[in-house]
Amino acid sequence: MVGGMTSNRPAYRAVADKIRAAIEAGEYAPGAQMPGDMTLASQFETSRATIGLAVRLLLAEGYLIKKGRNYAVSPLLKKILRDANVRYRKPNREAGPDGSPSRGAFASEVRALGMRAGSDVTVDRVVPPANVAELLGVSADEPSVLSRARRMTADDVPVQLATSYVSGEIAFDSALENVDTGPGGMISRLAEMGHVQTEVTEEINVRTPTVEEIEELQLTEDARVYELLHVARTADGRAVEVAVHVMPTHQWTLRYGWTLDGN
Amino acid sequence: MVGGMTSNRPAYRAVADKIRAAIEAGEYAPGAQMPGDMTLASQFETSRATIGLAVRLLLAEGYLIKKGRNYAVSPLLKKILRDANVRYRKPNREAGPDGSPSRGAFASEVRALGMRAGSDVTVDRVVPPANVAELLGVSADEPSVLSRARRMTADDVPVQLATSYVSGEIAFDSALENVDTGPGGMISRLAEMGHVQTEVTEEINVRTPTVEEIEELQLTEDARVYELLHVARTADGRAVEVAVHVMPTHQWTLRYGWTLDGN
DNA sequence: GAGTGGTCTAGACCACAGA
DNA sequence: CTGTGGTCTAGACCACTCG
Repeated sequence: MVGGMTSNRPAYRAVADKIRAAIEAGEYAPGAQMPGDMTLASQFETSRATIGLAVRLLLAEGYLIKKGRNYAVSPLLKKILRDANVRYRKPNREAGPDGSPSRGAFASEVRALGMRAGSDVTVDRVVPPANVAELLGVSADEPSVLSRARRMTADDVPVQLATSYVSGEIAFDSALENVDTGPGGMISRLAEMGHVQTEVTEEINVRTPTVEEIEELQLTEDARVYELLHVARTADGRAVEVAVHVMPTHQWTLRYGWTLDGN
Repeated sequence: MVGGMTSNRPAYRAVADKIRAAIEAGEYAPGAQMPGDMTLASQFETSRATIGLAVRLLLAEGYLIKKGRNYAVSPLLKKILRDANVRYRKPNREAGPDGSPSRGAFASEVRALGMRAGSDVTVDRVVPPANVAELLGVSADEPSVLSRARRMTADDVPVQLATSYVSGEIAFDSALENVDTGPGGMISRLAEMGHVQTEVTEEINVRTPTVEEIEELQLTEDARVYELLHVARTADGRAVEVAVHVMPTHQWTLRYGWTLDGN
């Protein structure tokens, strides 16, 4: 048949459906190499271009990843649960002695899946993004904030980029410039310096990843990421810490919980 | 040139970038018809297939929508803010006299953008989805729950599908079976019946839409939706109401906020 | 250097919407 | 019935990875 289509389900979607089902059924082990394009093309009796489209869908959905010159089944098919309640409200036992969130929180989120958590930190004085500058009330034209950029992995698969920003007035030449912020993390250090966080807001958007994120999180341009804007304020309403978390949507579930006391 | 590529940025992405930029710059008005494929193909000096790929991206991202046999610029380029704090904690003035959430909440979210909110409700006794059945502790094999399915629009653009489930033991032959649940909505009716909600959990995932959602929300298969699972519990920990909200990710921003009192 | 995936063109066909 | 978008094939080229 030259061109044309008879079924209502496009061929490339049908192929994607079959491969997806095979992955979910465990016929391809997580992390395993996939057959080449031409092998698949003959298997599904279609052209290589059609296979390419099907694969593109599966890459975007996170079922497949690129591995060297071929593709492979994603080693992380389960989702990591990020529970804001556990992170920021209940004492988190797995963390430091005083119930530190941030670092210990991610580790236990990943450990809950039986995986190994990893993380890199880069501390630097930077020019803040416009929205961060406005929230913190600092200049967006000069290196006015301290940034702590973390890249987190689960079993060596990158799963999150998180960057915290604190005004230079507070953070420069303080313990926050150390790579290791010690027990309790930034929140405790800020509290010791008189900036006790009392109000937290998180705003969630979903967008396509930037070129940097594609590289650092090993994504495709068709993938989607959560952009989570975390803002912590002191009792007087001033934002003391702003963090931007970027996470592939197919790797994460977000959870929030609260109590209705009276209302 | 027959086939091949020299630049690192694929032609179809470059085309998509230009059209996206033109839309954001307001060169095409929201809701306006787009030129046809072949017009665009000659404008960008490329083939029709390449235009098709570019358009597919923009449809997935929500910049374009299908309109009859052509496509058009989306009439809803701004995002609606869903603030859980306003919905479920602070008294919501725009709603009923008692601070009812649900219905009034959506209306004010949309009104904040200067748009007109609309909504349809379908009440029915149904067989619950497996996860809902488990949460409510009812059978998943028979019509054991009351479902209230709402389809919400902003200026006639569909923006959300929300289905609430309550166990039949509670809801059958009660005021909850009325299309209009009266002042305060379901939450107040449930409270009057002795089921006062005290704990709320919301769990967020992002996925591709189902075929029904594609139709009802006028989406493409490449689009993404939030699936928000809302669970309300009474003081004894029993789930009394479970709601599933499905929203295109490109139309919504989600916000949560809380207080750190002591900890 | 050989092979693989990623993309492009040209041409063709079908479903479906509107006149 | 006509035109438009949506998809498919075949063939071709390039960048990149691996050996």
